[in-house]
Amino acid sequence: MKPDLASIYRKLRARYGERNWWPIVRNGKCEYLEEFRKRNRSVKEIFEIMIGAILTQNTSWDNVVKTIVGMKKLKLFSLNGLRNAPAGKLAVVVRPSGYYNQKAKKIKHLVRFIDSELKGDILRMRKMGREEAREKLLGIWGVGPETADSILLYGYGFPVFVVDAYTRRIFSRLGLIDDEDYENVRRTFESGLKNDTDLFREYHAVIVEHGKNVCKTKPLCGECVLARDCAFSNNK
DNA sequence: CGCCAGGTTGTTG
DNA sequence: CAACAACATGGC
Repeated sequence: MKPDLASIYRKLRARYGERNWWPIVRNGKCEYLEEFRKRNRSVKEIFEIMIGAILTQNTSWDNVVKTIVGMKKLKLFSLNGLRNAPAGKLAVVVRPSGYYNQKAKKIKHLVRFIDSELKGDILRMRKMGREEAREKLLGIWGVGPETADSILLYGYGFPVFVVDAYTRRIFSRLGLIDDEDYENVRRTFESGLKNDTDLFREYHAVIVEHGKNVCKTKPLCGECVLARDCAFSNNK
């Protein structure tokens, strides 16, 4: 009997608790605020999620925080600051996040997008439909499906399920997905769950927690709350 | 030292 | 269109 996505979530949620994603960097440290469940993110917060989502591409979050702190220090953490910044100066502060030339360029493209497509108004996307907003983001050079969906879900509050490397690893081990492409996995989750922003946010957050600490490349099946449900754990 | 980390783009058969 | 290379730093 295969476990369903909702029961997997209940177990992860029971184990890891409320995560209150996406983290916001204040005074050099990450904060996870419960209030984001009740209110919309501000322009500044959405901007921070956009930048963070690009910086964290295939990179650990700790390294991203270094860059965000550095950008704030250098007044590079705003549309205005970034517009005028030479790509080289930006690349230096992006360095700890890896792929620094690429990511500096991606950030520049993001800023150009906000200026031209959104007329400088980040909140403009909130008035669009989910699919329209998604297509817009995917049109930016450097923004692929996971980055776009992170921005949509955590920034704008659209109910979109974010699929990342942890999601693939955990759920393929469980035997609930195969080697499918991004859109396919996303559909599996979105059609298998209640269409709810808070649920999608918390679900993705506990997936990351579980993937980082337990269902790692070398999994710690002895510590896994899903072991009884897991094809991988039961076969090894 | 080698492996891995909250991907995306460009190139090639 | 699938497979593969390139992009790169920091932590363990």
